[in-house]
Amino acid sequence: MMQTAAVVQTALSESCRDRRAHMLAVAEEVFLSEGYHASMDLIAARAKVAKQTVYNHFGNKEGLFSEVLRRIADAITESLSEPGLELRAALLNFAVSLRTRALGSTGIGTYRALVAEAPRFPELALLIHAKGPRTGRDALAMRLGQKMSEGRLRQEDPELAAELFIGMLVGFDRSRLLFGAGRPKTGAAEMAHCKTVVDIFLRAYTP
Amino acid sequence: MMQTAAVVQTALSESCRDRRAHMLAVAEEVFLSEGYHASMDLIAARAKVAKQTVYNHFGNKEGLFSEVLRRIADAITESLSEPGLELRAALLNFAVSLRTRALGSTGIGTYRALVAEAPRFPELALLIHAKGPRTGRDALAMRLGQKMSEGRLRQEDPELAAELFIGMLVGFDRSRLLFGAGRPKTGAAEMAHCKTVVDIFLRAYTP
DNA sequence: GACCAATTAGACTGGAACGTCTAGTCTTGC
DNA sequence: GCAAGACTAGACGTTCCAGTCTAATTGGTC
Repeated sequence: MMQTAAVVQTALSESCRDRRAHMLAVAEEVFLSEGYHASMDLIAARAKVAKQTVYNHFGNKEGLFSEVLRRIADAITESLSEPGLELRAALLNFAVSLRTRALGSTGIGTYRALVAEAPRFPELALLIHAKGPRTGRDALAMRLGQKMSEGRLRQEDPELAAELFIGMLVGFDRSRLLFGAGRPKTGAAEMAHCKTVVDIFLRAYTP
Repeated sequence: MMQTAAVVQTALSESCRDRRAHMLAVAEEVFLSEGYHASMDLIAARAKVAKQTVYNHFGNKEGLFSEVLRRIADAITESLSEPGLELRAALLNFAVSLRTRALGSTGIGTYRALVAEAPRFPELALLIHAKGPRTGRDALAMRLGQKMSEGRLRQEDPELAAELFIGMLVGFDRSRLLFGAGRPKTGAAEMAHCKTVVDIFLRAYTP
């Protein structure tokens, strides 16, 4: 009895979660490529689902958009753990990972969609900023702070140092991509860029 | 005869230009604060002008938006000449001017409106990027290239150096402002930030 | 005064899109 | 087999907005 009930429960909720997840995935794709402007009809059609179903699950467009962004925010947070490497290697690691995340099509899409709608969804914009750029900066700043204490880096404001490092890493290229002026760098050039930035940063910050 | 005709001509075109300019100014303000979504009715009302008049002058919404952005692009280009100063002073000068322009409410508004609509107006996005970020980078890169030749800076890719400098200057703060997470820095903190960035850049790039 | 071009207020059309509603269908457990 | 709840298809009401049209008004010219 209980077993069957449990099984049913799981099956139901799993199928529900599948459906929900599927709708969310489609909505994410559509929102990130077309912005908040994308029509609910389109999203429902792409998900091969009746419009009413979308409304049953998410209430209204704002609810769906919020859910999509919250999922993105969660995904960002999860993917930010790193092992303890040697300084240069750790920086390079961070560099590659940040650029992959921030300059990939998802990162650019999120940035574009969210920047456009930040005035309309201020709390969501804050959330994404907190879970994305700020968490990244804080994680890096902590690292840098340690190295500064150990005397392996100049003793300066670690948060500022992190912001400048991140600025060098993605600042200009992100604008380029947002404005549609140029393609993302590929493997070799990408890695070279990361190495250069790390070199320059270390040159400026070694005691 | 000819004189009066000329005078009339000028008066007419001047009054026309006034009207046009006024509508453009209002449209710019509205577009930069509300994005491309702003309704034509609102723009006409704010300009205290009949909607039809706007259409007479600019054809359609796209035309008006394009004109506004083209004006912005021109303004950017005009305001980018600098005298020959000592290196550190020149960099500081550039830093202050760039941050003022890019992080001011107009800069942020332009960035937001344009990034959101870049997929719909690719050629305009390219134009703005060319007249804004790219021109700034090129001007700076030329400077840096000179100093490199003179042996006052390390011999490296001047364009990349310029991009990294610009990235450090505005990268992180621009994101903060776009996401509505924090206010612009004020006088003292602002100047301190500029000086820090210049210091760090010079530390990394002096031979 | 007569004329012309530009402007105005506002009604109107057409279309897009949000969100609702209805009537019917499918799935699933009992 | 059947009852319940989820899903579907699509029509529908409503709002918003780009863009057009009309009739009246203004301002400047001859």
